[in-house]
Amino acid sequence: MQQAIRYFATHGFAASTRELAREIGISQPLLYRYFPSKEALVERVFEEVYLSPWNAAWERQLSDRCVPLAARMHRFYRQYAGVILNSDWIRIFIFAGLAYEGINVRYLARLREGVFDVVLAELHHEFSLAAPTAQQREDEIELIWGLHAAIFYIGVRKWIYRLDVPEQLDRLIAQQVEDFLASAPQVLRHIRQTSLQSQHAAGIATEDGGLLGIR
Amino acid sequence: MQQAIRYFATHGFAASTRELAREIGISQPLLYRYFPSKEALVERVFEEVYLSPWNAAWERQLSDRCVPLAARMHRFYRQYAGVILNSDWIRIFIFAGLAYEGINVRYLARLREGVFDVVLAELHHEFSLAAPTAQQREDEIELIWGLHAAIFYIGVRKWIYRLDVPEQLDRLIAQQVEDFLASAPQVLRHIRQTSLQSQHAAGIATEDGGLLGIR
DNA sequence: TGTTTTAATGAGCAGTCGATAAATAATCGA
DNA sequence: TCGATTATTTATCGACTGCTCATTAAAACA
Repeated sequence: MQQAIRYFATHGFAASTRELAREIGISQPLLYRYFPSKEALVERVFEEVYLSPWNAAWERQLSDRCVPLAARMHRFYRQYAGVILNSDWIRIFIFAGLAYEGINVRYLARLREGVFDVVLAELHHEFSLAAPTAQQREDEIELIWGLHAAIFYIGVRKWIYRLDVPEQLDRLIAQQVEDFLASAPQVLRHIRQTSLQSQHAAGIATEDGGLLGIR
Repeated sequence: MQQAIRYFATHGFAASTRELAREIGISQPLLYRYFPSKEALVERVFEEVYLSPWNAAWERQLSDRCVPLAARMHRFYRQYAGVILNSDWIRIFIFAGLAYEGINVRYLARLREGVFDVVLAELHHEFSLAAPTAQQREDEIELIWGLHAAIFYIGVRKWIYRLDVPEQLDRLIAQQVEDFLASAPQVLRHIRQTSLQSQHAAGIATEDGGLLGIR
């Protein structure tokens, strides 16, 4: 399984079972003794990469108000980044998204429930905000998507694009979380103030005007 | 070319030339009259998708200080999002990153020079900041990467993961740019203050402590 | 010891791939 | 209308694909 994960992460799921067997050092038909089909093997790879390293304690940790929110956020995102920011995880996640629709959706649904919703609830509590309207809630979830995008994209830059990224990933993650927390209160307030107006403003946004007026 | 772009964006570059020819409504060998190989056809797809829609005026617009920075930023990111936030662009960019290394690097090098560096210079001017150290500059570039990640990831969510995203993309982009600009001054100041300390702090960051202390 | 189960292999199937060659159809200037 | 050029298709090649099968080697069991 280790070599299969590495192999598919490197060459994609269209790569041949013969070459995989060659790298492992076994004959190709032997794969079919343990897996009924290539697709079953691929499914097993998904399980190994996404289900196993998921920490069930994260949700509990994130909502444990005995600990300051900043500390909880930093702790979680350091751990979470430690799980997803590696070549196998990032590449397989992207490969899966392109070829096997549904895998990512399942994963992201769990991320949404177990992380996004929890983080947002804690932010509401931290900054004493009332329950949001549907539109406000959507905007606020986008705010959290932005943080996750920034972290995930570090991995994309490094292992998909093969670009140089800062060496100290822990430090980079910490900075992203800090920036997020530092800007969160005013951004959240801003969302509460403008969500109704800008819904209308977006409708009349023109080439140069529109949204700029509301800043 | 239009149908080839759509085809490869949908099925990936491993998809067959036969199926492509069938969709176009021609025989498969006819493709080889106009392109010496499949790879040449793919190269042409890249050109069509990435080189053509790039607006050479963006760099000039971004650095035109006759216009307020916020207006320049909003205008650019609305236009830029209009170019990249579509199924073909996003999916081909990801497919290319996985299969044809180098394509994305070339594109991102131009993005770095023509956009990131320009935006950063304008931010320095806007907030009257001195020239950054190498470490500070790296941190500040990461800040801009974060904004681009947030925008790009909207496309990934929609056309790679097939998740629902907010309908009003223009409004979403505008909000991301607003959040960025609203938090930029304090985040930039924060980077100037902590870049030297946190370089050390990251080195001694432990399971729970370390970086949190400096907040 | 002999018997049964498990592990593993080489050969090979039907099908698909990119690419080529030869044959046919369409077009066009004279 | 003709010859020549171009456009397009049919037929085909060798390499490769996931997968199966008969067979053998090794291990476990009696």
